[in-house]
Amino acid sequence: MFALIDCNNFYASCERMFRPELVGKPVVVLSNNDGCVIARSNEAKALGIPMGAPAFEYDKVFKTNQVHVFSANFALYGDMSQRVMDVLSDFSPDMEIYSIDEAFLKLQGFDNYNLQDYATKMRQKVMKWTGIPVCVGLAPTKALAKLANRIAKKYPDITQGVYVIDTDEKRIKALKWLKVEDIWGIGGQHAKKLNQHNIYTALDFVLADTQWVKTNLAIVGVRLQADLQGIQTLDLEEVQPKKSIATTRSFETNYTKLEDLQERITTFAVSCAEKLRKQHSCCQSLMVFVRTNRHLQQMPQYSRNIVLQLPFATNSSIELTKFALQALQMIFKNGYSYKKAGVIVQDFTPQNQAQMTIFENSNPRHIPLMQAMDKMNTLYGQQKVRLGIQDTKKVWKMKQEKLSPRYTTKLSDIITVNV
DNA sequence: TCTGGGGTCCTAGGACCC
DNA sequence: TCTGGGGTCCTAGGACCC
Repeated sequence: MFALIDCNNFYASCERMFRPELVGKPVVVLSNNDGCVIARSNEAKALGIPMGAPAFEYDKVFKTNQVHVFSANFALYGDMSQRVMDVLSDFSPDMEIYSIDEAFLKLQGFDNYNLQDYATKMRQKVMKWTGIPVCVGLAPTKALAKLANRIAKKYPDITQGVYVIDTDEKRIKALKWLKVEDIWGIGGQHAKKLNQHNIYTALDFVLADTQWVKTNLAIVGVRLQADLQGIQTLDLEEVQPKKSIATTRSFETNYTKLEDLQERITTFAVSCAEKLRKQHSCCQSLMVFVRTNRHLQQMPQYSRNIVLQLPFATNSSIELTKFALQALQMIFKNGYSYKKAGVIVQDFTPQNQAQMTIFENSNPRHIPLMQAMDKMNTLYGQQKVRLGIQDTKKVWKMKQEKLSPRYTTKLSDIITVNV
């Protein structure tokens, strides 16, 4: 059996954990730049605030309903996530952390356990040790565990946050209940196609002709179909080093000058380089993109990216910056208001197996230099040591008007208890 | 005025090889 | 009218996830 544990309204729950007076009140969390709604408490959902809603369009709704609005505080969410995962890891030796707020547990050799009770214990322990509410779905396959979790979330009063699919009868009933667009792995495009073929529920999907599914949804669809029949095709996945690393941002204001973008692109390249070094990889290609605000169609639009194949593999901030700025130079055009840009690195090789090339190589002296920079930045705070081209005085800031303290990761932000 | 960020996998088709 | 057969590798784009 697989268990899927999913935190309820995770970011909103993290904020509420340290503001208990907000329990039972509508809470939303906004994306970077306070742009879109990316998490909602149940009360906020009930007000009809959709996922991804632009915040400015809902200002009125927030005000009239006294919705508590937070800027995204990823330092807090990341740390809380780790605490939840630590608790869960006690419940099975086989665990896959699927996302910041979800984990699969494989329960092999648990035949003599009452899984309903076991899952209830998970919930209680996570709640007691971290303060985060979770729901648990149990089933013979991952796709069905996802479905079971959905039922647990949807009917908290009946399920008490735990639902087990362990008989064919329950499986059929669940499949009949689930809309095809809500199947894990079926998105909007596929759902549309399936609807046109008179497939509306997960049960319809399971019963659909496999050849047809293969033609229209490819092999992924076929696997999913089997998994939903209770035939295990998806297994826990090992943690893999990343295959691409991105740093991209929307800007609070528009940039028109090359120099402004150069500073941003440098910072993005440095950030990619730091992430690369963290996983001990070097990259051999790098992409830079810039774009104008696509929401303002009345403005002249421009969007371009360029991929550079690097002459050697590197994770040096200095070298990656040099290449990223070359790339920017090639795609930058005067006369546009830029709203978003980013750097994405790809084609990784392990750091310790860098291939020497005949003509040009990564500067070996950068290795100790980068180690020293990383060390200092860890010790004294991010970005304390920067490249000269990076912004030294004004320190580019994104809009974060409702940022909560970093309760669990910053000494000065720890809450005070008055006895 | 204001509209996020970061990933993965699969496939078709082109370029190339013998 | 007719112009082989069988591969591999790479890339762009589409779809999905949180």
